[in-house]
Amino acid sequence: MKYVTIKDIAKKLNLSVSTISRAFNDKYDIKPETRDLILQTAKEMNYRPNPIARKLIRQRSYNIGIVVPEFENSFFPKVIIGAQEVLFEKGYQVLITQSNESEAVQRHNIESLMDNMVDGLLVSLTSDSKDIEFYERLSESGVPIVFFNRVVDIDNVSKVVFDDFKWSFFATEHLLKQGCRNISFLAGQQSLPLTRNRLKGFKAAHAKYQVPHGNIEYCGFTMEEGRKAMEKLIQNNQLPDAIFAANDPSAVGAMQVLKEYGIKVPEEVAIVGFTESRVAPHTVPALTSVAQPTHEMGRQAAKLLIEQIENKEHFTHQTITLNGKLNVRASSEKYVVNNVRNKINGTKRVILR
Amino acid sequence: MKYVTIKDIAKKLNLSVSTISRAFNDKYDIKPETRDLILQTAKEMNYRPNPIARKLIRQRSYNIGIVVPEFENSFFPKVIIGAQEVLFEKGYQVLITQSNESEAVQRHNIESLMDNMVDGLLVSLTSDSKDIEFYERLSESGVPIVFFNRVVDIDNVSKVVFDDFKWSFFATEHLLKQGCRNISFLAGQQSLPLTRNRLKGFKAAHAKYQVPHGNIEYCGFTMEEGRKAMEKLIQNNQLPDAIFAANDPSAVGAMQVLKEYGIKVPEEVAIVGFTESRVAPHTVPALTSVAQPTHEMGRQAAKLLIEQIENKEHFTHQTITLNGKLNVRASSEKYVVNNVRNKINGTKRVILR
DNA sequence: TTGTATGCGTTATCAT
DNA sequence: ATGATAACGCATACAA
Repeated sequence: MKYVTIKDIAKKLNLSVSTISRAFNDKYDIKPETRDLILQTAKEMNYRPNPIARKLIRQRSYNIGIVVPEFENSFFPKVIIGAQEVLFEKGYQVLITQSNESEAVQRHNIESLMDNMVDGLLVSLTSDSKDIEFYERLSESGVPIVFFNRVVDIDNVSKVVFDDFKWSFFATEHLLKQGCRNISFLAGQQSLPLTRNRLKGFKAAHAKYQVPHGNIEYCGFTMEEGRKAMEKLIQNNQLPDAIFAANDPSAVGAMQVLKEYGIKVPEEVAIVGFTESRVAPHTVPALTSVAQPTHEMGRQAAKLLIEQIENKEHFTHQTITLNGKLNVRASSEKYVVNNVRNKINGTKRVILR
Repeated sequence: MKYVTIKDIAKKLNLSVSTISRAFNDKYDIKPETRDLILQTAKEMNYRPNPIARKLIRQRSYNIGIVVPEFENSFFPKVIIGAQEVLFEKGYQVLITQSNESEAVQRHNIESLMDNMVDGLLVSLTSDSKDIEFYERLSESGVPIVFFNRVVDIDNVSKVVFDDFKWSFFATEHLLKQGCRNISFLAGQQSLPLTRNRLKGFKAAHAKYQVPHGNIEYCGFTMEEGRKAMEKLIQNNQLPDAIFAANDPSAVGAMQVLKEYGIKVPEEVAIVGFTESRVAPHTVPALTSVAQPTHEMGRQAAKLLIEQIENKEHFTHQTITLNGKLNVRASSEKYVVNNVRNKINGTKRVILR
């Protein structure tokens, strides 16, 4: 892989390197004919500007780093696709890293991306993220950065989040309207703002209906952890009449355990998930879940980041809150009113606000 | 973001830049005490070597580029996790790009990664990849590159693939043993070697049992395309007694259409998928599918690539073929022999070879 | 309009 | 054992 450089072009055309350089950076005076000649022969020689050298001198890369906590669920890949759409359009190249839910790896990824002089960062935190100061310093150091979904709990940074409070409220309300009076909440990691917001919504709905809420279990986001939490509730003789889970995998895990114990879903225990995943329409019974605009989250985060990069001077941090919907399916229909299933995916009705 | 450079350290310690540089690259003579002093103060000043400058002069980055065709299914994310494990361990940073099933984007990604001087490439092709010459030139130009899963159909490159022929054969045999005599094959993109190998296995099994095979539909890898293919078969009055699909999403799509037409699965039409996905145990009926060692595929590809990078001189290309298994579930049990479901995920039995 | 010279941060080849 | 200096490929202030 021998690189063709501007020197080679200069030699061939008997011009100086600066002239060549100018041809590729329109802003300087250069005779149109020579520029065209240069561009032409550059193409013939199969020249491609070396981005490494460019980065070094411009201290800027036209690269955007994306940092996500995991890849197992389809959520983050979808967000990335959305982000990539708008970034590509603006000429940015996207570098993706995933942290395997480890804050150490996450830090490594962020530093590596910084070292590679990315122009900006799109990050969603691992569930074990504790070192708030690190993210605070990072943001204050001037790197354009937008947190999305799993955001850091400080004020003056840009964020794109889902309206977790609102939809947690509506999902809980839905269960209460079904007549559930002892709803357990399988929360995610306690450290995440997202978890706290969902908990608030859960409690607010109970407050509105003046019903005391059931157990709160801080399990994680995996099917396995959902299973464990459900096992624990059953073992401790604390079987609720409904489960509201922090995401679909943990909901599915809980559902499995209930089935194994011969407990009927939704008749004995109703279940609602969160962050609708592809499995939701296909579980038995089909899983009611809060659907999030994943794709749109990526797009919004990318737009916000670009604005921040290209408007660095007078840019003020902002938080964009996205809306969602509740797809009601069999897993939460305690008293079946409408037994006609939607043909596509078993969705009985959709709640929008 | 002011970078601390070796110059700053040199100034502070009244040493020359070369001495500082030496401290970070053990191979040169340097007095242990000064080295320790330098390392110490470097840490205090929060110095981090600038990888961009390093790349420029060394023409090497310790970065590995990964190019995958899509992110929608959990397959590639899993492979990436596996690859990342071994690459991290060896000190490589991983840069991931996804091509959205577009060869143009894929090419863009590859060139961008090359421009960023990645030391090697791990690539799996988009389903519309046609420009074989491009990949041939790429490989011949000396870039260490390992293709995985969706590989290019040329010889002297390194590949890590799944034994598609073998497992397509066994999956088909399973259906034949169930008594199916008119099996339709929903193949993937015709251009992929993987598709051709699965087709060969499909045909070989039929040959062994001296049964003529049913329709072959080259649909793609999405649920939507699976639906379309199934619709077409039904409309054309070509309803088979079994569907063997190129992957799970297309199998699920076909299953949905069958249900919508009131056709019973597996009684009237049995279904088997491929590349087991998370939904397989949760569909109704649970989907029989060929499981692949995704994680291991990533690990093997990464190992092969590192070997190729670090042993560039006498390295010979090789193809690693990985084994899998068939998880038999309700969707293909035409004559129910064993009605006791495995508690975990509805898997009735596992076929290994 | 074009050429010369300098620097981005680092490594490497000379000297000393 | 350490220092001076020339690269790596490119961009730009300044000179011509």
